[in-house]
Amino acid sequence: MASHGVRGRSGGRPTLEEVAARAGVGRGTVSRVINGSPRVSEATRAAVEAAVAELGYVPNTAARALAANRTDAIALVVPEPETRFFTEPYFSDMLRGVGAALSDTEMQLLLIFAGSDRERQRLAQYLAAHRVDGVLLVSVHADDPLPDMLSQLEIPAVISGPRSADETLTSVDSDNYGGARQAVEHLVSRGRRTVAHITGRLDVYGAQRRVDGYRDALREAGHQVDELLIEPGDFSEGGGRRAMEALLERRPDLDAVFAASDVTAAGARQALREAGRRIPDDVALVGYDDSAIARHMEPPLTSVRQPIEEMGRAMTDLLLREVADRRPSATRELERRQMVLATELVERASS
Amino acid sequence: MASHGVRGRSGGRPTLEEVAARAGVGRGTVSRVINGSPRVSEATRAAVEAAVAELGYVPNTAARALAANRTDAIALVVPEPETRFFTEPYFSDMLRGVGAALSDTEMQLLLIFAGSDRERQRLAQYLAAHRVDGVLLVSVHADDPLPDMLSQLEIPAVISGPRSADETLTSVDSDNYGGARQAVEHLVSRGRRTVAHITGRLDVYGAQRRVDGYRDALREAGHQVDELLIEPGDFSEGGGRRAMEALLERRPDLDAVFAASDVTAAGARQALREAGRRIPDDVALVGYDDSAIARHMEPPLTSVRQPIEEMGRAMTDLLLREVADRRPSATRELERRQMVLATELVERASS
DNA sequence: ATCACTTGTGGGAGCGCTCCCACAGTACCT
DNA sequence: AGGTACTGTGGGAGCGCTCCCACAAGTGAT
Repeated sequence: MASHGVRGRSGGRPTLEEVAARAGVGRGTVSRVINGSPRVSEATRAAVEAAVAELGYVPNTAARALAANRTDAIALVVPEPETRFFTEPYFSDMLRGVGAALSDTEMQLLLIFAGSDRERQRLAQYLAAHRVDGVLLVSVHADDPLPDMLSQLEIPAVISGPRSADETLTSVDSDNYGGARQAVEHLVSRGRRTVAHITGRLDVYGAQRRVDGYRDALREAGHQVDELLIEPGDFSEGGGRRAMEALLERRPDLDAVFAASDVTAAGARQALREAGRRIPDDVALVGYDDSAIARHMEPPLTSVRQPIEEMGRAMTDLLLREVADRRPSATRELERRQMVLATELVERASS
Repeated sequence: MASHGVRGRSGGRPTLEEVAARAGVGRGTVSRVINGSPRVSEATRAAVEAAVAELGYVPNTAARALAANRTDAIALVVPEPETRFFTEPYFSDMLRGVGAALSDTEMQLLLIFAGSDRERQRLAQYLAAHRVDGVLLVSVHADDPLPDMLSQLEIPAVISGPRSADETLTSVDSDNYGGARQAVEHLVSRGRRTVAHITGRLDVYGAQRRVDGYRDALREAGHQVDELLIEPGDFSEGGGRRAMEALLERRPDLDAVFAASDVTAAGARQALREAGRRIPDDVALVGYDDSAIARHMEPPLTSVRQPIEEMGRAMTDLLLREVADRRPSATRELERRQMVLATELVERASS
């Protein structure tokens, strides 16, 4: 009959019930001790903890998940092919931050790639099955259906880089506006008079904010904004190069360029070289991201650093709070949460 | 009372019971359909599938895990700090293979780093809680307690690179012996007469096998093995350099070197350069791993390629089979499984 | 007709927890 | 003295499945 409950069977793990018997208390009390409830007397707690140690008790996650309707796991969803994940330091920095925030938690992190259609299909199933308590969403494109799916399923989610000024999801972002201002103010303070801007893809909210920052910084410095000095790019190297060529043609007198990404700056650099302009003597150049490219460029590129690791940490903290709020312990705080982290200008030889 | 069971409640997911009611069958029958049991009539199956589709039923993983004592998840455990994981293409190749093998499965992959002591602690807890059905173990050091822990917990595991000739765990490895033979045979066929070998760390089983391959290949080519031509290295660049210096001193007449890794070869190359030997004119050089280093070396390095992605796939297939064997469906096959995959010599200018 | 299988099906029991109600005990007011 | 509150505790109910036994119905041999 009870061949399953026999103690000492290899692989037979002790249950709450057994711990309770051993400690001479009830099942509920053991559960309270395990979950750190304060409503347990010191003596009882000690007895239970001893029993737990003696038996080598480890809670059964599945049972807990079933009874409490939670999984104690969150997912980091990367809507990109794996390749990009490994090549771009952005993700590993992010992951480090997430890991740090999770390290003194019971929460488990799942890494989910959703680059291909097939993977997205799987992800949808996965989320529908509520196999995670919450989702961290990085690098989401404007038209991605994922965020809405998450809202629909009522799964707590935090997004890095809001999709618009009125993002409904809790979001964490670096201060694109402020970062752009830092870059431009730096150029102006170095005596540059004619500062151009190569933008990112303007359907990305962060790119728009950088344009805003560029405009305001110039205005406040007493310069007037010349629309001929703003040229759209697309975050790519080719885009940066073409934009630079266009700018040089329209305003050959420019003496500084703020590019919306380091890759864009690399493209701009090529165009400048070909036009015979020296960096920084003739034209100062500032990028964004402070990536490896910036450090290895010739000359090394001044760039705006985003605190990616901290962003990962902040996203995780917010998500954990949101997950906790859904637990049957009430006290919802549910304010709309948008966090913005400061950037830092890393000055190098290009400006 | 039953405020929980009410249909249409936001977030209220349909249960097996509800699907059964809808399809006009019993709970057991729905379960059979969901799990693809063959003992269901075609008509019933269709009815159940329709009900599943209408209700948007998704099985509750936690309930299934509790009842069936399985998790439908496996872990890829990387006993290294995250940094190495991202910088070395070995891991991303491996991950690709694992992902491919898993892609038409219900199994979920968990990526677990166990570089720091803290992370290892967490991992131990994790495994003790049986939160995965099986474990993929890559790049394990000889004295790692992890494999034994897994055996103790009776968790199916597959290891990449057996720890010895009589590895108890199921293992997948590339053919270190054969790869070494390929390298040496290649050098001999190119007319080299005095082929040296810089070994890897000899406490690594694979490194020993490479030495064996080196010896046998020379013997079979009619050369006799001169122990003075074998110098221990440690897979590192510095080790390769020192070994090369030692070899040059002992046998200045050598005209070829087979290094146990590309990194080792890079070290050897430095020593050769400094001794004024030209590659490949004076000394031919062959490495192992076919890493990025090999491609970018000056001159490009001939190297032995291991089918890492395939190894990942094979490991996963074996693990899945092993996991399936433990399910209450009997027919254990439990033979000892050691799989060895062929290597390939990639010829470049260094030989 | 009887027996012996096989096939398909229903539903009870049980997996190991959490939640929550009930209640004993103690403390502090009126 | 009686009330009211809070603290600590035990244990029933139930989470949504899987497993398996029981059994009805069909099939074919005896």
